Amino acid sequence: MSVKERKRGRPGRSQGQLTSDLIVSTARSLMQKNGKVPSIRQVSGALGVDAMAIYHYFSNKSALLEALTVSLIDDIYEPTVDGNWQVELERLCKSYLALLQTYPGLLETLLTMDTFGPAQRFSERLALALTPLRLSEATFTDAQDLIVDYMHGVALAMQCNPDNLSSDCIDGALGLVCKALEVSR
Amino acid sequence: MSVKERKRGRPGRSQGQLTSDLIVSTARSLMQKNGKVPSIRQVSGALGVDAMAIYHYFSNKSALLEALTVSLIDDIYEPTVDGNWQVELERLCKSYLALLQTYPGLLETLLTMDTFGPAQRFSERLALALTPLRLSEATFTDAQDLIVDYMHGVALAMQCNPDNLSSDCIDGALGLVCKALEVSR
DNA sequence: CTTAAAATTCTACGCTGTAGAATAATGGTT
DNA sequence: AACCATTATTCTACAGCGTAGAATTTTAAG
Repeated sequence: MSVKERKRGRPGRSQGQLTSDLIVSTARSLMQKNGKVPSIRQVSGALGVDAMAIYHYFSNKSALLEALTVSLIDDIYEPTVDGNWQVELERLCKSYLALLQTYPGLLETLLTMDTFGPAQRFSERLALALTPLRLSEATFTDAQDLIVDYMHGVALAMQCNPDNLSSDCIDGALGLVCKALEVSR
Repeated sequence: MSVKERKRGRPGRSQGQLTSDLIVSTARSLMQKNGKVPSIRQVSGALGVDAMAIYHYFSNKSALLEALTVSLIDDIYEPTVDGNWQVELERLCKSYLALLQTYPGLLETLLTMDTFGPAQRFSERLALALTPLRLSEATFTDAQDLIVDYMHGVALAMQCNPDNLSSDCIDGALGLVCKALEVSR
């Protein structure tokens, strides 16, 4: 039952090399399984590799988490401009929430990241969902800010209190926002 | 320049005993100074005491953080029912935001705590600010949910991105909510 | 054939929360 | 005054964390 002693140094071309994608996807599944950000040692353990090997591909842990985030962020729902905008908005929001719930730790990385691209992803899709409304520029920005930060607040609450909250808890507040937007239209 | 070796065992009555309040307030000022949750060793260091002494007063770190949270939560603005409700609402929200910004780490503790009291504190004050509107029960709940989670989202964003955001960033979104509430009144 | 680069492991450091044991002073009982 | 349980404290230690730096081995280029 020995744990397969590993040989030092660069491995031969036979035994598959590590890749950053492999590392990211391993980290992703650990994150999903354990409901929290895995340690570097956990990731490397799951890969059957020394912890420091990770650092050949990522300069530090947060670089890995950022890559993870980038790889996931496009999964959120892309609303269509033609449909019922309220339905599309709800779909978008619930999909975002589901993503943030499935991968706890994503939220913090998303907001902390130096590169804003991923954080803006949801804002962009939100803009899409709101275009049918033809809001004034100011109202549009306010609505975007309100919904984005509201969603992050909900996501954080669900993350801190996993048992007590379901993703349907946004229905009421979102409905209120919709009413507001219909009036401001 | 020796670091004053400490004697083991219970100290004599002369040299003032530790208290949980002293520990909490030390933790508080460290949190404020360093902009993050202090380690137990940092707190004990500032108190000139061994780290494990803390555990005589708190069963674990999160118990200390919860006590800290409880001690701070009443600092948020108490809105008056008579005044202009929009002004009162804004004051309340900005005071909450300022608190969460001054003590980063408070937010997570607040949301994670098993005892909901402190987390409801803001909701209660919010209810106060909204009473002049005489909203229907459903609308009231929705508004409360919306504002609470929005505020937490903003607080988180400011915490993750301290340089980029000021507490005035809530003006627009809050204004939108106010418009919505006036209509639903 | 040599050699630089690349990919990996190993060792180690300082940090974290905290369990468990040792120690010393206190306050109450006899 | 002697004893003793209780209380308040320190010490030692452990497992885990991120990661710096060096050693090691293989690959690929000249």
